[in-house]
Amino acid sequence: MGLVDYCVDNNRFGYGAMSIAEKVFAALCNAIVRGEIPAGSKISEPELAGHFNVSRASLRDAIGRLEACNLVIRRPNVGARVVSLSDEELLEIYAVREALEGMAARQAAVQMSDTELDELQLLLADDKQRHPNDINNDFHYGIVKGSKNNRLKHILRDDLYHLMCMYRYQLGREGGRASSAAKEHALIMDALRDRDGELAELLMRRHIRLSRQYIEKSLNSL
Amino acid sequence: MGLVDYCVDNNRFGYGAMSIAEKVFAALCNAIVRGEIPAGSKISEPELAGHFNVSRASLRDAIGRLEACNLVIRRPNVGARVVSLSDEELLEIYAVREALEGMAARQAAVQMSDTELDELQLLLADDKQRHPNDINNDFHYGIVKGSKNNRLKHILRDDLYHLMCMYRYQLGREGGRASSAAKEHALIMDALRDRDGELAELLMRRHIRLSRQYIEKSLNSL
DNA sequence: TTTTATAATAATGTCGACAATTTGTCAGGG
DNA sequence: CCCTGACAAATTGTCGACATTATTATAAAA
Repeated sequence: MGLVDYCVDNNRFGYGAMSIAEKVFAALCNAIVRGEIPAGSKISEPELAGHFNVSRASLRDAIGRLEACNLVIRRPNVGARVVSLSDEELLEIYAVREALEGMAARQAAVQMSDTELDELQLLLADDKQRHPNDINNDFHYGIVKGSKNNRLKHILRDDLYHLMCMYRYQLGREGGRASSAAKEHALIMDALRDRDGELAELLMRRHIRLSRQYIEKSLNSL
Repeated sequence: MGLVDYCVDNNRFGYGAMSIAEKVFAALCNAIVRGEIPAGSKISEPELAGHFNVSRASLRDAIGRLEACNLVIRRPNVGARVVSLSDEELLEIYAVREALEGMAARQAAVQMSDTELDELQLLLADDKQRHPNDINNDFHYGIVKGSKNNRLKHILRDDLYHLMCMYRYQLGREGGRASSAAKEHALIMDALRDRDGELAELLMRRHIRLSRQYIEKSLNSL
């Protein structure tokens, strides 16, 4: 998949007004999330600049964006490395998500319009998730959007989402939990329909907690 | 206050290993938070590069960091502007803080050592807050650190804290609430001492909610 | 007068080259 | 044999100049 392909695929950006740096960022972001650039590996500026046929300035710009969404860690005068989260750090993210997405669910129950709920339900229908890591096709992100809290949306999307996608790829997408997760999604959907914010939050928190526990179990059995 | 002064003052960075870009970032960050660069104003690369006597490359790097901590918004091919939050967006931040810092308080009640609690108490003592906007001298951030959740710490510090400082400056530091806020802090401190996470969360959430309501009232009376 | 097209201006985006710092290597001494 | 120090190689940081895009000013046409 080439540079441009990913960009049009990911409608976070409009096609026309994308700078080289943004394209490189999108490509690197994709490569890191998919594991093509392994966790912990070094990001060599000269090497990648040559690979993409861009200047180091553009590449450095892209690396800055990667750092902003927590996909790489930069050390001054040393360089950038792809993040490699410890088990504890992964669980920390789940703890944050529980608080944040629980809040989102509560707000969404009040804020979402009926048509928005319909769209969310549709999204739930093909929960096989043909585009598993497309943020626009994601039940959780739909609820976050539905909260109508832009700051919340921003934190989840730009600071946590890519990281989570990355580890979902690495850990094999928690395949064994797909069916139970779908059921939990359905229950949350019902609570939203009933405009029951309290229940929606409770169910969302439990849903994320169960995911975390599943991950925790998987990690322990390695 | 010169470029370097801020850097040693803010021990987020070590003095020696600070690149030019980091220094410019620190200076701009400080200037924006203090309102010396007004909200909504444009960030001119040539102008500021001349002002600081650095190249545009370094300045652009600094702007990228400002964008990462939400102090400026960048539009491709147009430039960066200092953020100017609407009333709603400001309240959104409080909503997020309520969820996040509430969680932090709950965890801190379990995770903090006795000596850490002592330090926090000391910090509470001179709550006149001689360095009101120094993150290291902040009761709230002390609790966030005490939660031992690095992801949480990172989100609060790098994504929200600067924004909040900025608006605390603009809105006059919610002066009328200083004494009641101090009392609420003391109550939270007690709950932490008792290792009562549930109560600590409840009190912290209420504390932030009261701050938000105070701000809300101030905004409505303008 | 208003609108539109065009040209001048100034900004951002990008590039290649140089400077400063870190890392790796190797010789010498303990 | 290990440790220390200096040297060499490679990488990151910084710079000035050029290319591209947006904005403004101008002028022509409706």
